[in-house]
Amino acid sequence: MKRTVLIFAALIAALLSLFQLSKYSYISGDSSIEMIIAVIAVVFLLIGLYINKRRNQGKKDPESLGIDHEKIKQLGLSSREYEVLQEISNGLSNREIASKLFVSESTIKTHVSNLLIKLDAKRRTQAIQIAKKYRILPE
Amino acid sequence: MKRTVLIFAALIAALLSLFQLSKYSYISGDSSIEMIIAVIAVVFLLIGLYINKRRNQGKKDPESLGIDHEKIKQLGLSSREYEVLQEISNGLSNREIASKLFVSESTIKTHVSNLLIKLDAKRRTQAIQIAKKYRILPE
DNA sequence: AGTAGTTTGGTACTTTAGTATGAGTACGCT
DNA sequence: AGCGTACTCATACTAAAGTACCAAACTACT
Repeated sequence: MKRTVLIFAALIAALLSLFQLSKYSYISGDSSIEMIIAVIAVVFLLIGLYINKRRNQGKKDPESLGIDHEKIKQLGLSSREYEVLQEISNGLSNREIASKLFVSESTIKTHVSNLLIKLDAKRRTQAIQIAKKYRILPE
Repeated sequence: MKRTVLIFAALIAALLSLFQLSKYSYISGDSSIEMIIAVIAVVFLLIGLYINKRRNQGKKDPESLGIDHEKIKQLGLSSREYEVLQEISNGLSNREIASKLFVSESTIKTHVSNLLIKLDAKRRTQAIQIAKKYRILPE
């Protein structure tokens, strides 16, 4: 909501400065009012576009990146298990995960087994599907 | 692109009518120019907001629902292979896919092998990841 | 009718995944 | 100091996945 306040403040400031500009131009005479109006129109059009762009950027991210950390705790997944889960969904084998995390393949197998129990999955592919259903993995 | 043309036409029309309005107000005298400018600002701000809203409505749907059937053809995936791919991403085992499609497990293995070659994947988990990258599977 | 691709299925094999069990280390908490 | 939890790793095993090769039947195309 801070952003909205700032935007409104900027809008009011812009309006006031444009009033000043219009007065100055009015004193110095003649029919350049069209130009001023055109400039104002363009400026506020751009402001409108900018505001909406900002708003939509804010909308999209929470939907796509929203990972339910609560659910992770609820399922009792440890941080290491969660790391392994992420690598599984990246399509890595146990051996590849082991070398990436600098541990033995046995360790990864242990993590995977515990992972499958906690997610109530029979296979790693099913674990991926369930994890995405729970929104604990990005889609 | 038709939409863009229409919007620009509407914009120009609005500008011209506002010019007329400003001239009329100029003749009838005094310092109500501020009001006109304010109206113009608000109107164009709203126009900017409207344009961007329109644009973003068109953007969201094709991204989430779009499955690239062209890419499937391009990769040379047969319809049966694609069915198997879908079941893999649902977390099913070869045996489960076999009974779901009423064929033998050997057949599924053959399909999976061909699938992996065509997707350039080493494992079924990697195949899922690649398929989603290519947008041939829903996320 | 012949050619090409798809679907189906088999055998035999290698590799990877997953289970079960035990056990040592480390860290924080009370 | 003792307790629980997480992390590590090993062995031994079973199950599933994946490879290689072959082959029959069934489209569809021209």
